[in-house]
Amino acid sequence: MNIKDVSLRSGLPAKTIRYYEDIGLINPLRSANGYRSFRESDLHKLSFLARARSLGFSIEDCRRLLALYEDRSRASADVKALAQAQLEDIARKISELQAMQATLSDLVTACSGDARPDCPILKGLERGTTCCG
Amino acid sequence: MNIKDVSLRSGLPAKTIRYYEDIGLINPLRSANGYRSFRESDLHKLSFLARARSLGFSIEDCRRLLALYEDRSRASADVKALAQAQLEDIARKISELQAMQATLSDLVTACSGDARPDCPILKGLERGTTCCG
DNA sequence: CTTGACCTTCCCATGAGCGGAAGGCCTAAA
DNA sequence: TTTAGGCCTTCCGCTCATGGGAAGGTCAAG
Repeated sequence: MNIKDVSLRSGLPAKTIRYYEDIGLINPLRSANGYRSFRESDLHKLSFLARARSLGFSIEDCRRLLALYEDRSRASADVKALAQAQLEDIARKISELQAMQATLSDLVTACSGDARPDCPILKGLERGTTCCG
Repeated sequence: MNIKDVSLRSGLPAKTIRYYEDIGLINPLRSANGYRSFRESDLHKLSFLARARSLGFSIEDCRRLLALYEDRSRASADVKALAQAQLEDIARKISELQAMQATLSDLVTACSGDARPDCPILKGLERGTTCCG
């Protein structure tokens, strides 16, 4: 398979696939003409990567997950630990965003949103307090 | 005021303050020795920026907000529109994260997390489907 | 033989800064 | 007076995960 094929089948842009090779996540063969020649196993890895990235795992997380994916004797607990850390990360991000949402939503509600210059949003932004403490 | 003072009072690192000058968000005076000399109005703007950034506004959003902040005749509706766009952005990010959370949480629940190699998380990641469609 | 779709590498850009080097300035203490 | 140290300046490179585009090689079809 050439890069366009794996791009279409994995859903990852060709640029991204080349980048993943650069940083050592995959290691496709090369044809005589210098083109990358992807095996089914490369495609599997790329699909795996696309999915893990879409779930918010960082590239370094993905590197670890791939290592576990390839290690047929690893304990499922190892994988679970990574996934749980990722879940905690997601939960933390959600609460941060919810705190922003609450603050900003209060400001928007307080603003009449008409043609007059008086604006509680700017007044609220003027105050030195932050949403996170 | 020198940069350290405004840094302490605004809560922004000195590096960030210099960066904000670079990109034209603030425009402090200079002393004879070349040091930046901040007025109270600069400090106000920096505090405003710190607060807006902590609420997730991008630098370009902040540029627009600052322009509105400085324009004493602007309509509050202009500010409200920006803030509402930001709220929508936050809401979108929250739902994306919640979708990730749901998918990953299912996978984690399905995984025994013991010493055996069988792992539903990796199997779930292997599948080509993504969390967002 | 040419066209057009591929492929390659290389370099530059993003956002929003951080880290550090090299060097100037200022104040206080020895 | 010198020295120490703390502050300030600019400049350069780094981050992360790509994206854009140039310059050039390859391949299949018409």
